[in-house]
Amino acid sequence: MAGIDDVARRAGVSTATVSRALSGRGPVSAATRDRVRAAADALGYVVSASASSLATGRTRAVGVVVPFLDRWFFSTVLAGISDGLVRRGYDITLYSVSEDPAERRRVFDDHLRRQRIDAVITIALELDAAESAHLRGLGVPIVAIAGPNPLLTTLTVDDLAVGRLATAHLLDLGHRRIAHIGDDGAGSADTGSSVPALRRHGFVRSLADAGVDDAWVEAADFTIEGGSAAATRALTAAAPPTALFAASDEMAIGAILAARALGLRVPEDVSVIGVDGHELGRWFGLTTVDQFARGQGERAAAEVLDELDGAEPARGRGTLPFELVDRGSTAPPRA
Amino acid sequence: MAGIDDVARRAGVSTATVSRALSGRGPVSAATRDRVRAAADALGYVVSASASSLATGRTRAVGVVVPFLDRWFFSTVLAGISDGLVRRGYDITLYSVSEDPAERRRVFDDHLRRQRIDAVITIALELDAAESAHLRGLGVPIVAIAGPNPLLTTLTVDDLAVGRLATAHLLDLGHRRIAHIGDDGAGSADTGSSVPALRRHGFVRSLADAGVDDAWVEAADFTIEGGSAAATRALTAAAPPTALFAASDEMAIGAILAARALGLRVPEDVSVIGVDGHELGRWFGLTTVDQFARGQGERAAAEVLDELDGAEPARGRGTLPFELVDRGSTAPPRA
DNA sequence: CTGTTAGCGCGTTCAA
DNA sequence: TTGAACGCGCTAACAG
Repeated sequence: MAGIDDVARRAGVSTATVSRALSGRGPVSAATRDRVRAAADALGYVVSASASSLATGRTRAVGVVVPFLDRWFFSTVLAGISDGLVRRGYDITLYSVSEDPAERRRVFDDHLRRQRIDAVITIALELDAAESAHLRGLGVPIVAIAGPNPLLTTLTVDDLAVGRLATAHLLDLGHRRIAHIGDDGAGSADTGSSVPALRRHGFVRSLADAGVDDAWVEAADFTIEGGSAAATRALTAAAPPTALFAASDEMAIGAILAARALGLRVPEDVSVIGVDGHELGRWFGLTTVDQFARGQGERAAAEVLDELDGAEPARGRGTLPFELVDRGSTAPPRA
Repeated sequence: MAGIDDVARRAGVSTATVSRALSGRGPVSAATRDRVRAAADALGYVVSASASSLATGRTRAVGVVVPFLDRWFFSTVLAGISDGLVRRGYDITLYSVSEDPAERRRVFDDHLRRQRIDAVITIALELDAAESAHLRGLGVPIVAIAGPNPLLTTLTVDDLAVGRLATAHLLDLGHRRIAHIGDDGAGSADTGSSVPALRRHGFVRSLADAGVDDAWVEAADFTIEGGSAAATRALTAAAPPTALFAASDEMAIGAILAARALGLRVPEDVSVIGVDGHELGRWFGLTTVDQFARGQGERAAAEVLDELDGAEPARGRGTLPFELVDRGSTAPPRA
């Protein structure tokens, strides 16, 4: 593989000039710049990432940390991030962290600290204090998507408001017996500020505001299967709810499938609303609160690039849009 | 950030010994190794990736090249790769390439050549000769999943056999008017050996073997929407098929939804079979040829790690398992 | 088993 | 505007 001195020799200049010509930093006459570029092209020369990083301290790579790769929301946000970063010549280094504490520690203590990345984006990651500290300790820009974290610059939708919006939609239709499918607050590490918890809080408060005391919550794990099971439990109860608010579209779809399996029609017999804007929702006529996942990724990429360009980190929390999309899975309760 | 000499000073040894102790290469007494490790832990020292790479030529990172991030098959395979690689301490650098030639060239000519990765895994990528050459030119192990490519070591299911298996299943049930939803061979760059083309060939040949001449193909783009549209076209034709073989589960699900929308029951009025093993298939009772996507990723990771450990590249093509999973969306045609 | 030394390939001073 | 020379942080070869 051709090195910088091959290019220098071929162009009849010094390596310093090659470096300046190709990076654009420092003065180079147009003529020599062209000659250098031609030589580089002819030789197929590409700057070595490690040598360049070692010399400059910059890597032209951004680390993206995700808890899941194979769930719709995460892969969609990731696609948005990728779009935004690739255009600017950045590579993405992917860190998938599970719940396993040992593996998590490996990622936060080792992998992320190898000085391989110029910035970090996390997606819906619930970090403990030590992990947040480790991230900050990296000394690079950090953007946390969908993880309201007092210790980090975050970019997040107002999930409390999302919970309120979905609940208000059902209340406005006249529903009073509503079950929420999602996080039930029983999780051990729940700080109350996780995305699932906030959606639930929005639900509970909206009900309270409307004078409904009974806030029914069925725990589920954000999969179709979990949503289906939770909905089945609710709908087969003695006094079943007239509406279901699922904290994700995947669970909402599970709920619709469960309702169908029980011989119930949606929305005639039971209304269902979700959150996400999952592409599949369209096929189920699912009413949802869209949070524009791909846009979140693009936005995070833009924010990170800004900070790498020297912009000040957005103070506190960037706020992300959301919107009710009514596709027909909700209707007034039956008389 | 602590450097290697900080550790050396604290442990009372030379930097070379620190390097040896932490990397495990070269002889170090147990006692000093422990002292060095303790010092490194105390200082929170982690080897700088760029410095280490520059010195060794190894990066401990694997590049993964994908055409899509937000489609089930790709994110699932990616999850499998990640699992396999993270366990062994490798990072993943993600390269998402679109159809756009300029962007593709940037990825193949620049990004991949920055000497940032020790190996490459591609997922269902159709590469032209120049791109294949560029990959080979990297001089690193390459494993191509699901892209039968004569120029590369590939790991792929026998998609011709997959097409045959699905078609045979329908033929065995007694179907004779079968439409294939997928690639119609009209694509410009189709070499005839792409995954979609092979599945279609399997379909066509199976029919021919059974003495059925009319091989009906409806083009679709591997999305639910595309599958739905193609199925609608087929099922509203003058003499509609009694069975549909979709080249992916997403299209098969679209076909089921389209059939329902037309008031047709599956499988009573029309049988549907897909390919993939998409998790959603279960909820639609979709009969499919499962290809164990996550396992493909794990297998590719293992193969790459083997080659990095010095094993010979698997000659020719590694073969991946597939299996018919009957969930009830196929049945004999109506009398 | 351990220390010394010379690069790995590039970016960036500082002089010219 | 250009070139020479040093150093980024670590590893590998060689001595001891």
